[in-house]
Amino acid sequence: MENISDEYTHCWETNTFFQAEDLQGYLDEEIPTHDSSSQDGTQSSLMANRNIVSERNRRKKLNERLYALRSIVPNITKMHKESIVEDAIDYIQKLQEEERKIQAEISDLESAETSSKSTISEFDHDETFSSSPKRLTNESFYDSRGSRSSPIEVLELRVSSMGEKTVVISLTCSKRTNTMVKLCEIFESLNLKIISANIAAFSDWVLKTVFVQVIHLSLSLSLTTYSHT
Amino acid sequence: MENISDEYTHCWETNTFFQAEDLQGYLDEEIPTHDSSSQDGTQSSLMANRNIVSERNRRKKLNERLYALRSIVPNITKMHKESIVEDAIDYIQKLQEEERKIQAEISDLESAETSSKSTISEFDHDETFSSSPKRLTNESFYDSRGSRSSPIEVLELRVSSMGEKTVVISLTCSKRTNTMVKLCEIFESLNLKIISANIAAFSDWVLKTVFVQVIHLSLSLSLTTYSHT
DNA sequence: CTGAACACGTGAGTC
DNA sequence: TGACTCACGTGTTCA
Repeated sequence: MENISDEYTHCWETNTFFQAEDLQGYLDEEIPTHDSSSQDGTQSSLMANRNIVSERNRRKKLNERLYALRSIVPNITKMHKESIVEDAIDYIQKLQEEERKIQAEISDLESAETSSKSTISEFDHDETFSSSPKRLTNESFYDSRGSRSSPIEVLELRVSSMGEKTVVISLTCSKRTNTMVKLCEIFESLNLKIISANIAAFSDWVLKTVFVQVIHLSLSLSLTTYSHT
Repeated sequence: MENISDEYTHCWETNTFFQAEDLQGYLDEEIPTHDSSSQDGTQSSLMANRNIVSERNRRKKLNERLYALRSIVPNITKMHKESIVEDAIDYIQKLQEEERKIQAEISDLESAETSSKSTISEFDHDETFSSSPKRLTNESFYDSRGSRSSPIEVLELRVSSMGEKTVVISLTCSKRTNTMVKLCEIFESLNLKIISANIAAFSDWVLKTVFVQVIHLSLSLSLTTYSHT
């Protein structure tokens, strides 16, 4: 009997928890079971022992979990159980907030604003496409960093291939604040191999011409997104 | 005395916790303090009472925290304390993994081929300046939106006036991800009247030439920030 | 009736 | 000293 065999060895490694309770745990390892000389029989004390060891394991498990929780939460100040859970809560809320922000950013990029002006969504295609031009995936035409500026109003988009491995993209849009920045962001995000890019501004218009070198499949995919050439 | 005033009313709302312990809590609210007829004096029992109520509050607080933790973790299956912490751990790890993935994605987009080159801080000046060229205010050459991409490495900056109201800015820098974006941001932030801008990329370099129309004083100020022309 | 899960009171240790 | 936190053993309820 009484081989309770509680090792009591985890103890939060950074002490502050390692207190006399462990010592006590070692001492009365042989459970206060009114051992021997108990007239009420062995069964009740045996039950009590089982309950004790079970309860020990329960606590141990919970502490281990708490310890594991503590270990994955950065910047934990206090070692108190309550503070551990508290910090975990704060941390989770921080992560959730962060994720929520990202989600909002994404949905913001997708939905954008249905403002009075014609946005790129009103831009269907133009006749210069060789065949069945696709509608632009307008997510690409919004600020990828979540700035609040108005979307780009595209007047004309021309995609034509020049030789085997070169594509010329010609884009005309209205000149607004950060228009150039956003244009550059778009092309940058496409991971194209840009040979040369030219931006010209006159009166209210911005014209951008880009020579792109076709390298691998992803480019073709990106381009077909725009024109199904 | 015995106004312990433990409300015992939270009880995890979804029961499974609301058990006889609460009843017990209500019943012996008046603490088993050998009340009255205690010859060992009121002080020790008073201390014990304080300890008891303090411990009650401690447990209550911890349970509240645990409950709060449970409430912000989605998809909690079990109500057991251990499972609560366990699910919280899994959830945190999921969020961390998600964030890690996003971070990797971002840094993947930004770094691309970020060969360890020298940065703008190593750029002192160059001889093409007409007189006493100032060091670039390199704050302008970092991403104004706080992204973690590497700064722009400027190789050559040439500012020369063309006629009375026109200035030509020629800038050569190493080609990295978002270099064009950042260049555009810089020029955009300067509120210049840009007549024409040209960006060309070849091998590892990016060359940008901008024709700027001089309108008012602010432009001169902006330009003198860069070259003291 | 056995095991699991809980709150409780208690003694002990720390700051 | 007092105000903490902690682990422990116990009694209870529920599936």
